[in-house]
Amino acid sequence: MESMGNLRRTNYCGEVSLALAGQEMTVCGSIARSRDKGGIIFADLRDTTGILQLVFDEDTPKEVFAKAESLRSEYVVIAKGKLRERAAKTDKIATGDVELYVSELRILSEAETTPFEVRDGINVNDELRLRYRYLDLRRPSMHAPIVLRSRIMQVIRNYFCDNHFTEIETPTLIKSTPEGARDYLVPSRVQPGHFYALPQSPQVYKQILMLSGFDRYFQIARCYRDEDLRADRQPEFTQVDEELSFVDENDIMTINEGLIKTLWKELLDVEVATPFVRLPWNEAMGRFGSDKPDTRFGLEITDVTGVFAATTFKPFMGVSVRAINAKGMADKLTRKNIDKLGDVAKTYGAKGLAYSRLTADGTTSSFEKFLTEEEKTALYAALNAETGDVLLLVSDADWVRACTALGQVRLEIGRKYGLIDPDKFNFLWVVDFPLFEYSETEGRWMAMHHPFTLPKAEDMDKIESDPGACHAVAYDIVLNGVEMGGGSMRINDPALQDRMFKALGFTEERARENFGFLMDAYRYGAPPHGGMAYGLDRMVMLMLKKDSIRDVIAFPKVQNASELMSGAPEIVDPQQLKDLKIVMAEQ
RNA sequence: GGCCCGGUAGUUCAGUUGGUUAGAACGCUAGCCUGUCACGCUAGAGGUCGUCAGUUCGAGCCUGAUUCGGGUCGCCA
Repeated sequence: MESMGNLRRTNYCGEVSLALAGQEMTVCGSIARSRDKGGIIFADLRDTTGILQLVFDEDTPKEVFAKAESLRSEYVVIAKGKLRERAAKTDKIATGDVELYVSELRILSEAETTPFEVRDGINVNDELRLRYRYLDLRRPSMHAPIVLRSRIMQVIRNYFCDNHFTEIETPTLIKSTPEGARDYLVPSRVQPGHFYALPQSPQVYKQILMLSGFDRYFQIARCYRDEDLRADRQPEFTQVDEELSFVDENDIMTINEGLIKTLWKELLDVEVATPFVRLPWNEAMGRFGSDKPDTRFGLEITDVTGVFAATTFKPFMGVSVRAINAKGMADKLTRKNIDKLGDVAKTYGAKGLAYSRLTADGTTSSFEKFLTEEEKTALYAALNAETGDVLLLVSDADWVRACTALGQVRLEIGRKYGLIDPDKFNFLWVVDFPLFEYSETEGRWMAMHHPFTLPKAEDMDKIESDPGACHAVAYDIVLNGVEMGGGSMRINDPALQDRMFKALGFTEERARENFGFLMDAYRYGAPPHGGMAYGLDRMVMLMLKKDSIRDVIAFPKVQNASELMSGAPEIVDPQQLKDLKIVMAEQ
């Protein structure tokens, strides 16, 4: 091992080009690969910006050439030399026109053989990659998203700061609140038996900031939810959080369309057309069977309940019936494939998937034999059914469940049969969400968004009498079938907030206990305000077209919420528990 | 908590009905090679088949449990 001595970097590997040929320069990084041809040695040097080829030959000083022969993958070096045009160019790397003819080389650190090859195009299991995350992150395809994520955050900061927003940090040791996801708890040492929660979002604080006169706030905030993981869900994640005063929902959506436009232009050089489509929740559920519809392909759902108003076919009697016509897909959707779609429907709560395959050889159907001729004709007319089509139907007493199951079938068909154009960015707003949803487990109405969401003006008189029919001034921003963010206008009238808490089944004592400080705050003058929050990890994932959220997080957690490199969470020293007055229950 | 998939050289995988000494590619080590860029050629090293128990004359293969990882439903205001 050597020291850098008086050598210092003058250039980054990925930033040199033919224009700099002839210049003396010093670069540093890791050896990605070396090719020793005997009399000439090539070594690919990798730094955070890219790769540059180093060359050594018979005219290289002898001791430098000897060092070059000893280079192995991942050795860390600093090299000085003259940049020159290559004799043999390549377009495989950005700097393929040039190479550094090295006159001075220092090996700053040697490296053991790595557990997997540090290069793109490898296929290594996730566990190993995460255990050696620092090696994984050296690979250009894993490295680049993390760098781009930093640029995304910078563009976001600039956009908000240019629009009179103030960036404010809110606490991460906070009071646990009952609604919503399970909290991560942090015990207090100085108050035994008392616990902080880690925030699921800065919700309460950002509303308080509006009451503090900051007018417009944003924060790139770490948030925590103690729930099970998914490919697009981590227990610890980052929100781009914002709140604005003296605005309505249209102002907020417009400002955020501007943010999206700026991000996509500056980072992807993509022109995003605004304003985005605004789809009421009822329509999104009815047409796409999802509150985050993927509109990159058709296969929309049709309500055919009316067709079966007088039917004697039991599964369709007195329930909602919804259908998809998979146009011209009879040859692809074989009996076997339809069965698989049926499994998808059942996973999402449907009792089954009724089908008709209209082939040139005749129709095979799971249900048509139970229909009258009139019903069949009416169904075909409603779905514009022709030879070559496949009709897929789900019935359920709950129209939302019928649509949800069919919506998942729709997505499965879209994905499996290549109906989705991966180059599209389809943005839309889903608006007018239900204010409440009924929880079977809790046996009461719950806030669909959160308890501070402003009800739509026309629903004010139904909050107590018909909560299921109330809609909220709430909106989600959806991209390609993924919920990228969401928000709402907030209640700024203390009397209305009291009504909401009552409707949600809070006693006055419990409301005071949980949100007393917030209720008090709204007594001293509250501007109209609202806001939203993005899942930054998802946003980056969508911008880079990655399948997993882990690819855009430097140190992600795995399915059991542990972090494989460090081994967290870990059993702690008994003394630490003693200090906290915590006794473990019998397992 | 439920369901599905996976664990065999350092890595990615193959492994026949349960039968001798478990293979390949890449990587690694050594040698050769002056225009490579997934360099090439030659030789070599490298395995408690995730773990435990069971069935069997005999288990990488069958059974059970367990563990680790992935996907998903529930859950995620």
